[in-house]
Amino acid sequence: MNELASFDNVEETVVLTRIRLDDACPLDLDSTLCCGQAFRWTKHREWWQGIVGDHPFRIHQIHNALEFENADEQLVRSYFRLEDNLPEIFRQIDKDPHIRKTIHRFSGLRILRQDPWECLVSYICATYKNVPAIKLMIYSLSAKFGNKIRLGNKEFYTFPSPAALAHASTKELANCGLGYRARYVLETATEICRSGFELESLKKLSYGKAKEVLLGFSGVGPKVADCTLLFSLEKLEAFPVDIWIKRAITKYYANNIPEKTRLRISNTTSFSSADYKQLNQFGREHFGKYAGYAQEYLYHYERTTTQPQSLHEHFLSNSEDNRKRLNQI
DNA sequence: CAAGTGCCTTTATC
DNA sequence: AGATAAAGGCACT
Repeated sequence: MNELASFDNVEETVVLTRIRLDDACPLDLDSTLCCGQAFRWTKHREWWQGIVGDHPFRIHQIHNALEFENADEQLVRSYFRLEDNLPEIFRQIDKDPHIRKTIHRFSGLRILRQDPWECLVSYICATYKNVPAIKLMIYSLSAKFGNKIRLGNKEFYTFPSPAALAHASTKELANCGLGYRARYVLETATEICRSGFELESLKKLSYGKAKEVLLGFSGVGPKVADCTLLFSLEKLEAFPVDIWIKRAITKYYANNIPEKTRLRISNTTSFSSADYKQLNQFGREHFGKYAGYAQEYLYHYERTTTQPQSLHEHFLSNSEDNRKRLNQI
């Protein structure tokens, strides 16, 4: 009786934790959560709220302090990669005036340490979609196939397991906004389920070997593989090349790639796998073992300086819109 | 407001 | 090998 009562009490209590950030090793929470690497976060006034694994929590930054509710400090430190030595990483990737400009603009943007399965499926879904649409897809998948978790008066959904997605129908997945990607997600989930393959085990392999394995899954090309390796499998040397990075390279690094390649891709929206290899190789060779960080700074700079401000504001807080649309699913 | 373009690409086909 | 087309629908102009 007493135990039950006290347990209930614990459930209702908001545990607030505050940690001080090292002045020399910055974090920019806003840039980190709105730059399009993770799709489960929304901002409400000053607070970001989201779910990591089966832990929903909210978090905000006050200068050099991080304040969060209902999350272990260890979880937060790990998810935001607070152990990454940013000054050292900046020293490594600071190879030219343009990357230096992006570093000064967004200093504190960090790569997140996401769950490999959620990350893989997210980026299979992300192909040829924009960020707001991706967020909607991932929310829909979670709401339909994940577990509901209540926190205060809010509801969160865990990302569905391989089994949960493997048992879905193509049509159900397509209805979550996946369209033709539904087949890829279903095939990949079925394969992971059948083989019992542990994506975590890829952390032990080299970048090249791990990438090879990922490329074997349905709907996974070089771009999706690189994103999964960078954002969830500890391969900070991965350098995903999407349309924005392609534009950044042709604009600021025209002399670093073959003339032929530059001319072929400079006025097209898509590019071949041979071209992907060229651009990917440039990034990895030019920026070195933390090329992934360079990629994320280039990507965020390109999007925030090219796109209208209204769009940027939009995906800082679009959860209310999502909720309305999702009622129709 | 309708129509058009673009989207953190992959796969299938030739 | 290398080029090309198709894909399903949302976001934005």
